[in-house]
Amino acid sequence: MTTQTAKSTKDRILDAAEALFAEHGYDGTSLRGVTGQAGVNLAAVHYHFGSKAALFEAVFRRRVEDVNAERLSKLDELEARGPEHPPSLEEVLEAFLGPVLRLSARRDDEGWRRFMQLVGRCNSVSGEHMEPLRQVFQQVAARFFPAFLRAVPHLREKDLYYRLHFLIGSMSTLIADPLRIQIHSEGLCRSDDPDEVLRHLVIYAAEGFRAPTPVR
Amino acid sequence: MTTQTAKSTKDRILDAAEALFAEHGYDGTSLRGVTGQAGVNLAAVHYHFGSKAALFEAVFRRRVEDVNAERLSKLDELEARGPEHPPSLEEVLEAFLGPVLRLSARRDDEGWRRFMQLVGRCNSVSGEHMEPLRQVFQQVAARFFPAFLRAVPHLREKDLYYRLHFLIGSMSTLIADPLRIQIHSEGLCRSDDPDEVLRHLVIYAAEGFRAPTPVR
DNA sequence: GTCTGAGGCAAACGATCGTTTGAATCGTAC
DNA sequence: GTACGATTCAAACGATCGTTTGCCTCAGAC
Repeated sequence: MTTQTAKSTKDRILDAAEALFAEHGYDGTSLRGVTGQAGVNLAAVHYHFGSKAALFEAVFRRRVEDVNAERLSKLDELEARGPEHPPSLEEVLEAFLGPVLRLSARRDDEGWRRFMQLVGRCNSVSGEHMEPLRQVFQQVAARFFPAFLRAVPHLREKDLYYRLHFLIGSMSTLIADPLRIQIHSEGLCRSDDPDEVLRHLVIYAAEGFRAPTPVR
Repeated sequence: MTTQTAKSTKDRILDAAEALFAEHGYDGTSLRGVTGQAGVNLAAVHYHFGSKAALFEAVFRRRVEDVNAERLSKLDELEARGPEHPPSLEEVLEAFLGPVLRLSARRDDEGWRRFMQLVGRCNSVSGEHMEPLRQVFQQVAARFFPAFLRAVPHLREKDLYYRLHFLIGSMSTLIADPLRIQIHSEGLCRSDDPDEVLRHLVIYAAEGFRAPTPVR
């Protein structure tokens, strides 16, 4: 029910593939299912993309740059304030998590929610088709690493690696299955309100990051 | 290279299925691959289990009771000390996370590591075959909920639901791909040392749980 | 008009999937 | 030895998979 009903064949395939890959995974999705939902011919996917694997790659290439550019842009803004105004831990967390959580809960664009669901799925699975996606997100995390380190200078690098990994795990499961927290909390937690989820996660992670370094 | 080379056909199928389901997922695993790795005939899986879905269920039924019984047993121990000695937050976290993390890194039993990898994968994916597994782990989390609530009495139920969900996300990604943190940290974090991972996660989560409740 | 190339189409390719069949093989009780 | 239930086996079933083929349509160049 989008305003544009005259999408190109390529985009219709991408939309359908995005939804089905996110819901059923790579192996659980058939090209006949994709082309059936897209309303196009089966051979069109090979004509426009070449193969199923290439289609999968095209699905995530379409959006991955946008979300990570937004995260890095927010980080750049924080660092551009100069060394006399170092960003707070909460600000770095906001830049790291905010774009991801907000895009995964956009009510006006179901495509982004599905894409983020796909990202969360790939982040949790060691599948072979998903390595390039994981690498891109890992590079963003690596860019954030020194900013986090400056915001919590009492941590050793090793401690920060652990805690950043814990944080990524929380973020991944949030976007991989946004409805789950709402179901488990019997509706107390509203997963369709990204700002509330973000507020809770930032407070939780900030105190976690500020925890003392393990002694032993 | 196990000491027992004389395993039954049923167990050989379960071992091979556990490894392949954990690595490639349900749809990415073929029964021919399972029986090939197990060294048994293809029809044996239908003779002993009935179907591929039933085999998948048998794989996780074999171990799921053990790990969750251990977690609940630890919780019972803590609560048996009586209301005058309430368990600390760190103790509840230890009971909740310890058995899972330790089993997922056992050096003497690769089967447990693979099983935990499968659990982590299912915990992150909304696949249809994995609902019973997720429900079992969710019931355990529900049992832990009041213990957590007593350990951090300043939290509203809603806050605890959020933070418990964040914690489960961290735990799931840890066991779904144990090697990832070691790779990303360039070897600084040793994922084959469950006690160290547990120590870091308990400290991180404890401070996160103790964070104040969001104001707005 | 004719030619051209991009794109859409039905149909089929060989491979692999989960599942089923029916006979061969085994140990064991009689 | 014989009968019998339990297990294993090779072979095939129909369905579905990703991929390819060849032909059709059609808008723009000349």
